[in-house]
Amino acid sequence: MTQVSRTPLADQAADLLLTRVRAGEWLLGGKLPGETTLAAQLGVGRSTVREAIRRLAGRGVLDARQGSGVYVTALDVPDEWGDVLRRADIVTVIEARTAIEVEAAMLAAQRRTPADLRAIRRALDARTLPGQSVQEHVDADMALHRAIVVASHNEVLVELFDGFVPRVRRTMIEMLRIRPTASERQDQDAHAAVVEAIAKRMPDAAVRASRTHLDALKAALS
Amino acid sequence: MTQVSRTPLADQAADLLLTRVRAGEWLLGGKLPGETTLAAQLGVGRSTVREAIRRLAGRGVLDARQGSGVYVTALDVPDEWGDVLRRADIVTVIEARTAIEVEAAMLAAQRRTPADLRAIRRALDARTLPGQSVQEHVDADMALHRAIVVASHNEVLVELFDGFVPRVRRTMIEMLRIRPTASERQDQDAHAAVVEAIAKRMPDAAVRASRTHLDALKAALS
DNA sequence: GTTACCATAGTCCTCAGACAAGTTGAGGAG
DNA sequence: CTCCTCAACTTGTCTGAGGACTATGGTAAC
Repeated sequence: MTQVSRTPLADQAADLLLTRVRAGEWLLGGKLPGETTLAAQLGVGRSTVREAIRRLAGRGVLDARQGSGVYVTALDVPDEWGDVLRRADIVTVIEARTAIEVEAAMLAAQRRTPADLRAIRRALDARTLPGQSVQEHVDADMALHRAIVVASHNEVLVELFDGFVPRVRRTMIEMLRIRPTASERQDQDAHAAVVEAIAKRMPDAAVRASRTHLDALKAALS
Repeated sequence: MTQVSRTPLADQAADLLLTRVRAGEWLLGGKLPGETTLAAQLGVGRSTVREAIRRLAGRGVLDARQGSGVYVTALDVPDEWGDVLRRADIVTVIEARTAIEVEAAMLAAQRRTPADLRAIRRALDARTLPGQSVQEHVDADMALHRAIVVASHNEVLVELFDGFVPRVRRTMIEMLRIRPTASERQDQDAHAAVVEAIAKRMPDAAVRASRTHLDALKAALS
């Protein structure tokens, strides 16, 4: 499900350059054509080419030296974790997220401290504050989910979850913009169910509530 | 004093912005001031600010959205994945691995192809070949688990699992050297149960068998 | 009251041109 | 031959101008 995504020219140019670098068009340490030449080749303005180069420079692929040229500093970018997620279908990401969160909910129900529970409850309330923009609502939602993962007291799970946040956040905002929340009330109830199970230290109930909620999300995105 | 300001203004601006982001000047998901405002603050031109933003976008810290603004997508460059796992307690890693594998087993039971099943069965048999060294046995074990994850047909889960392999493999080998497998027969049965559930397309049974097996492993390592 | 539409301001995106600053290599002076 | 100068080329920076998109608020119709 590839949604219409208006990718900026500079980003397209960056992707194009990266593929050419990976294809070995310029050797490691080799020099790219001048900015003006590249601009003509790609059919974009020089500033756009410069931004594309900057983007790749930020990832460690290219290095621009004033007066000299632009050089290739790395042929193969270590499969950046963010890239994998960016390329992946959102449904695939949600499934992986489900794996993390269901386990986290179970552990949270076993290990949560009173302080964890307070933080979770506070995040739950923040989800329904009036006068929120779409973005704020999504951020509040992510904060609640994160609080639950934190309560699992497993740093690896937290790290994994944090890796998902940018990708999921983007998609959620896009989706809610196109099709505003169908049943916010139902959504809040689903979240409350997870929180209650954690509060009452009921791991199985937490697993069920969490999975139900995330399966619904997955269905909405399919 | 500095000899010359060899670093381009755009790179200096990028570093400055990253510092301010890390300092928490803008919250995660927060919006930065407009390009013109930032240019005035930093005392550089607009295009320079744009290049700085591009650079940070390439690193996954910022995200520019046309018509809306520039947003913070990560407070810090994500820690190198391997480092996190190397530092983490092995039990913590096993818990995360449980999250991945239980979900993968469920999906595999739904989606496995005949070819997947053949590969899984082959890996299961390879676990018990006679005359294996400890290392070979562990590798065969990991291969089986990986085949199951692959059968989930979820590339993100596979990527996550592969990230775990080195850390888990090392610990397993150490453990088996110190205290040779107490009940290899029981272990093989546990694996067979998971495989059978996947073969018969029974997701719930796959979940139960997988969790039981991994909980036992966790207990053995605690 | 609710919804749909529209206008508007604010934002990022792209381009073009100009000049500054740095690097390189060729060719001349010694 | 060595060293110096200089011209050509490259990236760095700034400015100005539109274009495209987003978010917000008001207005009218239902």
